[in-house]
Amino acid sequence: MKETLGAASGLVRLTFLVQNLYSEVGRGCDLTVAQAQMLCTLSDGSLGMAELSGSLGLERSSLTGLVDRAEQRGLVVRETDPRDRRAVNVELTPAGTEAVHRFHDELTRRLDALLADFPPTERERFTRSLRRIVADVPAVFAD
Amino acid sequence: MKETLGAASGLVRLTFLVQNLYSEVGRGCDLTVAQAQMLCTLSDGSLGMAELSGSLGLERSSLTGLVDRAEQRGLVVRETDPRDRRAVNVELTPAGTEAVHRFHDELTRRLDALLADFPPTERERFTRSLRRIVADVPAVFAD
DNA sequence: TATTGTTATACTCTATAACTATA
DNA sequence: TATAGTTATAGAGTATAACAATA
Repeated sequence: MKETLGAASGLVRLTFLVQNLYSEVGRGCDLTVAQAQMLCTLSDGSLGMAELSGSLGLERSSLTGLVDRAEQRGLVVRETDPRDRRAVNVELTPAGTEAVHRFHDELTRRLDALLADFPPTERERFTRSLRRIVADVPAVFAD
Repeated sequence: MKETLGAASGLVRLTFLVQNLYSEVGRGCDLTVAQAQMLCTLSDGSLGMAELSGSLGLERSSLTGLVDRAEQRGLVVRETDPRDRRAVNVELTPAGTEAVHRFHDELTRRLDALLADFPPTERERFTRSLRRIVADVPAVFAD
């Protein structure tokens, strides 16, 4: 155990911190972590089951249950594609849209607060480094 | 959707990235995420159930099952405290110690690689900012 | 009475394998 | 045959509430 934290430890602790905020804000919006991630992914428009499972990194069979539960709760709807009757599109309901907006706004507020005490230069540098690291990560959470 | 990523989005995506690495490295060591977190927390020494559940942010009843499964797999053992016969100490077995070392080393390697292309000054600045953000986060992963 | 930990129960999340319907 | 999605099944993880044993 060194006296100062290395980059790897810092990254793990930051992840622990952000995850806790994520699930706490989710709980406040009555959303599980998996539901919040799914709704955020659907924010930019409806997706087929295969696309959605790819974005979320889940098996299609796992997604079936996730969509089932979200549909029962009125957050999303399934719509069959008239051009390919095997395909299903998942899209946000008005209630789902409202929930994801509340979630997004509150989480953004709480995350920005983590950097609130940073001098502007340090905050800008940190954000730029972040962008550089996550350049290739899928957009599970957008501005 | 802005053209450039804000700090909040960057933090969420970084978390997504680190979580994926964490579970991937865990899978390589035959550890679930929850198990890896528990073993890392026990790296510095044995803890009682109450302390351990506090560090991990779990209910004590949830921890019971987590410890049960890890004990069945030979990663930890329960030892009763002779001075307080209600209390149970959880500690790593040799196999648990070996597993957590492999996990820790591999994860550190993979996380450090994320910053490998950074110029030294940027890497040092980023790490310093990280330290500042996570100063109060429990030590679920140490150097 | 307060604290430590477990049990009982229920739900979410996830995966693998087998299946149905459509292309 | 190949693809889109679901069903069946199993196991991990988590919480709440009720409980047992000890302090």
